[in-house]
Amino acid sequence: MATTSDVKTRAGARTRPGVLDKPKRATPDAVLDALATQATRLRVRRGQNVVLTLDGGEAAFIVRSGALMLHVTMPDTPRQVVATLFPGDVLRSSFAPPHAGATLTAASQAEIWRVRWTVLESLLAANPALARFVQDAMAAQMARHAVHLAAIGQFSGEQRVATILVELALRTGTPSSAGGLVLDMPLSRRDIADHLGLNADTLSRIMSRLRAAGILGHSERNRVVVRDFLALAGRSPAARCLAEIHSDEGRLLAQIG
Amino acid sequence: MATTSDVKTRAGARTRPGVLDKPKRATPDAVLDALATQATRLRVRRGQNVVLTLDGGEAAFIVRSGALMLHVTMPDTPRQVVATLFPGDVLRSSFAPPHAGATLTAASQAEIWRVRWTVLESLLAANPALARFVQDAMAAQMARHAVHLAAIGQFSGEQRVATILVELALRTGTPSSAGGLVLDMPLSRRDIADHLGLNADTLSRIMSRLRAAGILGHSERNRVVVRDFLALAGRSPAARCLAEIHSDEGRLLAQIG
DNA sequence: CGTGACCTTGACATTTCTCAATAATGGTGG
DNA sequence: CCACCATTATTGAGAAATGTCAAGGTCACG
Repeated sequence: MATTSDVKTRAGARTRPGVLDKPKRATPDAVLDALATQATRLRVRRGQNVVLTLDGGEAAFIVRSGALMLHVTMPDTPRQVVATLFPGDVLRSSFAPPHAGATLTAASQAEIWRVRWTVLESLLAANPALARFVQDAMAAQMARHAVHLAAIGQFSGEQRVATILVELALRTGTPSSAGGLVLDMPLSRRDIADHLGLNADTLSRIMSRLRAAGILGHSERNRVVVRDFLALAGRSPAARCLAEIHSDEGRLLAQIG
Repeated sequence: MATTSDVKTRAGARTRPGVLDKPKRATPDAVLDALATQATRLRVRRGQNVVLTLDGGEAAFIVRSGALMLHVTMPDTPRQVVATLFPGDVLRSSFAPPHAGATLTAASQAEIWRVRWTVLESLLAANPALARFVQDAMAAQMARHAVHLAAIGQFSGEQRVATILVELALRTGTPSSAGGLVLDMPLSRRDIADHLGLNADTLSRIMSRLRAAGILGHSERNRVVVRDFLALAGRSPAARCLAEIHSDEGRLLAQIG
């Protein structure tokens, strides 16, 4: 699969998909088998915290299923979600800044593999495919970070909300019978607010506004119905960028164009 | 040097310096010699843009001197500085998100080494010290990213400004005769505003306020005088965190406590 | 059923942005 | 060396967005 990636991207019309063809991330399962004997499998439930170190030393975490959030709380300020981690993402203890109240929390039930960093480091030296996997995972995270930062720094509240909904739709949205998309939200309102750098009250107001505009439908707890994905994407300046980033999952993309 | 890091941190009082002892970054010069024959040395002046690709393919950049900014501009929004790169930092083309108007710009005169990514990848496989250098550089950048994100997402304007000034003071501040610190700013007001996710007008107002409060002195263009570093650090919720991150440069630190 | 966590909404306070006018700065060509 | 110009920085007034606080509603769970 990884070896055919070039063919696919070169074959498609080269309408400047971005700076360059993005690295195709290798199939996780095959590559990660190399870790099977070295890693500890952690299973966590929603809300559970994961200690970021291993015997006080540095560890690496590879998300295998579910979703996690890394958040940071500076003194006298609300917490900020600085990264949302999905399967295939790699986290190293030292990604968490010091004196910043960093916490790794499961946003849903999740499985994580944990390895001592020094162990992973030597595996990387011996296993080029694994090294590439980790490098590409970090590159992808850096790119997502950049989008996140641009959204928080420059988008209005509504644009931010539209952005995260588009992202969730691209990741986990499933078409519903009524023609809309159903998003099972791994994150609570509070979590989303902390991710977007918004107040929870403000977030609630914005979602109500989107509902009043007919873009969102009435949603139960932990679930959002997107009635008009195109309109939603139209309100997120990052829609095209996210579509490109998530093109692996390849759905809904033609619509954003 | 890297091998003695444990000794040093263990010896000091272990007053929870953060999540864990941070990886000591290897001495750049010795390690980077491995790149000398493979890399292209780019010299850029302030304001100059660096193309993020190499013959349309992926490249890696290693900053050797000066400072650069990676910025991103989503449609219909102002640009956002998503990373400030200093000597030792590593950038890969794919860190820039697609469809996001990503640009790499020199903030000051700078020297950058550029290598085709595939070349660096094979060098990393062959040279563990280089691999460690790159991994640690990325980890450090991830941590800085997290701080930056928390600042933009949760800090007030004044806190953000204090934060970047503290950071610059730790990086480049030099004590002046009058007892203050002089910061030679590699960034224009506009750049700083874009870094902080603030309007340039608002930034100007905040700096005037800090000047009126006696924390900053009167500054010429491209220069800021910090008269009361402690008061400044007191206004940044991230001061301790930054002090820890920049402890390599080890100045001013005892003061923050 | 009660309890607590989470969400929604209103009224009001505060911050930040926008727009516009003015001043300072640095470079450039006479 | 100076006058001029383009750029960058400062500041004010008013508009808009967001945050704060408080009240009430909904839901899951014991």
